[in-house]
Amino acid sequence: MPELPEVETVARQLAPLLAGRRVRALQILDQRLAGQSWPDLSGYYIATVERCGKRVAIALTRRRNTPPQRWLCVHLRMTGRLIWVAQTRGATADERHLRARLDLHGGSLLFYDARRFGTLELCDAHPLGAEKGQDPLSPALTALALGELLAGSRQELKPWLMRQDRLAGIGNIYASEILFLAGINPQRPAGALDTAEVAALLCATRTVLRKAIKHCGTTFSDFQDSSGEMGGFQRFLKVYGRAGQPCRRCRGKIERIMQGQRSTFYCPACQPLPLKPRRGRR
DNA sequence: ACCCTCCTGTCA
DNA sequence: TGACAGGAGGGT
Repeated sequence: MPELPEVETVARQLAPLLAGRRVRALQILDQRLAGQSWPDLSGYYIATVERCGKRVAIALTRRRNTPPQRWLCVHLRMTGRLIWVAQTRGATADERHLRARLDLHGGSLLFYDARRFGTLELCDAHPLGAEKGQDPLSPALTALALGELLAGSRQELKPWLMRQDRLAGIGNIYASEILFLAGINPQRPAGALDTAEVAALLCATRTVLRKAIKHCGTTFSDFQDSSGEMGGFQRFLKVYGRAGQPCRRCRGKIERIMQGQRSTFYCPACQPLPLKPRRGRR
């Protein structure tokens, strides 16, 4: 379930629950995660919980009110979930996909992951420094800066938007939604947008992501104590998952195509290809 | 620019 | 049974 808005939601909700608590132990239950050597984290305090691209970064400090020295970084990939359970009630309901657990004083953070694509890593520096792509919500990303990132790329725009080394955080759902709002065809070459289109793309990106964050993302189960709850953005989806259904704007038919082995949803009428190939060089 | 792969689950 | 799933890294 993880794209930027979902991860942001997880981080925001976990932060007040975890901050200030002290680590009892980190238990790695899945061999796939045990690859790296895991030092003993007991005694560390949790300083903050932040989102970094699509990662949740849990900042750890040896002593309260001192800068963090280590960061436990979780990437949820397709099916990862972080679930907070207060106290250590007896047996947890579903142990089936439990891959790791961070036991704290007062509760446990459980990492579930059915497909086991998710990752856990311990960093010795703030993970923001290792993040190659820019945060789409950062004020540093101006239309000019976005234009420079796009310039020269012949990659199709929708797969380009999902490149984490350019913009960090956009995934398959929001890439389609953003392009619909911007009125830009997903198959346009990324480097061929004119300045007005770049501005529209940036505006749509911010609008969609902010609104999704406001509604706690699209579909996912709550991590308070595993009461399954849908992210509120589900009902605002304009194109994703709506192939064959009428466009909410023009009543035309939403199409589904494959780009780089991933589904793309769009409205051919609202997101037309330009008649003439654009001036865009290169 | 394409392909496959990592894994498991769900749905037509 | 096969297609597909919110991700990403590898290879050619």
